[in-house]
Amino acid sequence: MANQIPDDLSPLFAALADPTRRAVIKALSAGPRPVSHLAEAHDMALPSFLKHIDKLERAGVIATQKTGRVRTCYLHADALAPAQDWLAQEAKQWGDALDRLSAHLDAVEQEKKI
Amino acid sequence: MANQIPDDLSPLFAALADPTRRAVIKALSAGPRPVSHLAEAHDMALPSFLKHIDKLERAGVIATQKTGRVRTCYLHADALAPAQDWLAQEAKQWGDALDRLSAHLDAVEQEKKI
DNA sequence: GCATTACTTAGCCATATGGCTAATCAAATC
DNA sequence: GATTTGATTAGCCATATGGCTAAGTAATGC
Repeated sequence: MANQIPDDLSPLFAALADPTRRAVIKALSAGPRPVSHLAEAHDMALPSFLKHIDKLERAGVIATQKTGRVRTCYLHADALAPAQDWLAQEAKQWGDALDRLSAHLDAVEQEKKI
Repeated sequence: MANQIPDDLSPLFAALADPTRRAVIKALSAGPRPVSHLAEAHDMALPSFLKHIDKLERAGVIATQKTGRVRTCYLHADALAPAQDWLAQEAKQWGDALDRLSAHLDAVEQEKKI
């Protein structure tokens, strides 16, 4: 079975690269919230704030649903998984990489002595 | 003791939000490489590529060292840790959040029936 | 039914980003 | 010492980003 999640990590990481958006994610950990409620914590005009919501939604981090005139935001399950997986895979290989770095630096040192 | 790592995640996530830069990170997992060698894999003028290297360096993901006319890039130990930690902490709370989402949706359903 | 509320749309602005070419600099090489 | 090579600097360009105001729409409340 193919991966359900499109492996395009760029929009996901880009969505996380902003303190306002990370704060929204944290806020939504406490449960679904209307846009206006989320916006209260940020000193920013509503249209500006909505751009962040849109970006989070397009990155698949959150989903929203409009009921009446209220748009409610909630977390999209497993949205962070691709980012976590990528980082975990990289981190796993860094140990070896850093060993090779030591070897590299040692080699440089040796060459200086010659 | 205070945290050694500046907790500004934005430049780090921003650095990861580009396929060229993620490819460079992967390439450096195999060990230190000169800029020109890393650049070969990317169909891009060298000055453009160097901007990516600069961004990775300013985000603390890599470090570079110039020897003669060659600039060698290598991974900066534990640079990904803050991003991993943030994601792990969030992911830990999403289970609960999703339970609350179910509750929320059930409540909405109930209201529809009334 | 009129006002208020919660968004939404449209449009503007400054800066950042990701690309380019051309020209320069400095180390290696012939 | 002239040339090549690896990197850098300077400057240009188009588009994206993150902010704003003003005006519009649609649901709710009085």
